[in-house]
Amino acid sequence: MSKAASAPKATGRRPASWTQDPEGVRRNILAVAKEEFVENGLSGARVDEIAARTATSKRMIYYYFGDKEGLYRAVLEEMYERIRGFERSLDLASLPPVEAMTLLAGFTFDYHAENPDFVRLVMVENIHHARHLATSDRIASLNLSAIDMIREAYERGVAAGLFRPGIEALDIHLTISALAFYNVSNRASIRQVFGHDMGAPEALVRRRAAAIDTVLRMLRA
Amino acid sequence: MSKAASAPKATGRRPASWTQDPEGVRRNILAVAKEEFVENGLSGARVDEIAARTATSKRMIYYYFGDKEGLYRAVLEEMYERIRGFERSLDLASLPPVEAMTLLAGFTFDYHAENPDFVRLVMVENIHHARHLATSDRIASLNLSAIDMIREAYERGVAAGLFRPGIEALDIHLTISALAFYNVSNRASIRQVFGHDMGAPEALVRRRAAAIDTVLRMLRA
DNA sequence: TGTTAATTGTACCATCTAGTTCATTTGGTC
DNA sequence: GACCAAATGAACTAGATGGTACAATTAACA
Repeated sequence: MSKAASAPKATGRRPASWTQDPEGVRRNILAVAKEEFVENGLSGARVDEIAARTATSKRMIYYYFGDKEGLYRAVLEEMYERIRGFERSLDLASLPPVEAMTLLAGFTFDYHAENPDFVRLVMVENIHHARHLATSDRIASLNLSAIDMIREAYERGVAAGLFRPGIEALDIHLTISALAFYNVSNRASIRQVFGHDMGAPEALVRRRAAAIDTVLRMLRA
Repeated sequence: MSKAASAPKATGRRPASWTQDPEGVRRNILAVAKEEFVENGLSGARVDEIAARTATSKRMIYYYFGDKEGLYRAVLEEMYERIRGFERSLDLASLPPVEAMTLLAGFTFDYHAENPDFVRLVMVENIHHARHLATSDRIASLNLSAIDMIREAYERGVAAGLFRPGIEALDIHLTISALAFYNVSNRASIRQVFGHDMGAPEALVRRRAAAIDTVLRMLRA
């Protein structure tokens, strides 16, 4: 555990002389802050704790992000930009309708299962009535396109006689999201109340299949 | 707004001489605390604020509930006991399978929609990894029976050739809950991201029908 | 009516917490 | 190498916050 004797200090802290690295410091703070906000929520997270786990100091948090809410907002914005990337990576338009919906439901389920941090932060933000989403220009300009992608695939399915008509694209999205989200968001309480671990591999596989199946049954003519 | 001049003080506070009312004080504290925890979460709620909105003093909070977490746990326990009552009020066994499932899905949806406080508190508890559910004897002994009720109705449906076999009762419950829960839990973020108000009456009616329909389609042979 | 345990109010405190002040170092530029 | 804006560190502070000490009042009961 002892560092090299030549190191200025045995602490993890930067020595009295340092190298400027604005982007690195920024990213470092964001990464630690994300973990803290995800784990403790906005009110539960402690700026001092975030600072302590950082390679830099509390001073830098305020230098770059203004205040605690600014830091939180930055974390939120980064997360939503990631989602945007995830959406873009899906190419539903080139797939037949049923395959497109299967892919979308499966990917959405997997994304939530693999990114509980995302789910938790969205929960936190909803507890705060999405006040920070509302005041973020970066997020407002994000233009999440999930609904449009869904509508396109759905309408092709209807035209082909595969899907029944009259469903709103938003309803399809809500159903897919609800099944994917709930599975992660309420994992802890379900484990306590029902003694069932939805995070276990078999449970995930089964639930994933059920979610996809449910979505397809909802759509089928 | 001015009270009668004979009143000891114009404040809402109890005068220097009072009447003992342990149960009343307890309930009063619980009611205010519930609102605060629902609105601000466990870390976000302030004991001073709860005390201020109470007809009694902070002293009483600690007298009856020990500490902040004890108060939170009491609120949580009361809420889960209410759910238990709600479940008991349903009599699925006396209904034909399809009607039973329709009733269950509809009632579950309505319960969530009409009790956003419940939804928010469950979110808060999940953010805390359901640590307080885990340590509550009162909740452990509650024995929520939803799953058994569902299994009974489902098996009758299968026997009658109405439902397809091979579905786990828990999966049915999870699907019903997910659709009902998500609609309330993520209302704020969905409004921000999609500009759609899921709390609006028409949206609720449509979503309710969609949820019931989705559940029935999942079950049908 | 005297005794005592259960309740309640007021004032207080130790600690935590978000945010700041002040001083210093770095690195690009002329 | 002198100058200056950007970047960084260490120590500090005002106010908030969970929790307590102390004292008083009430109500049941012998």
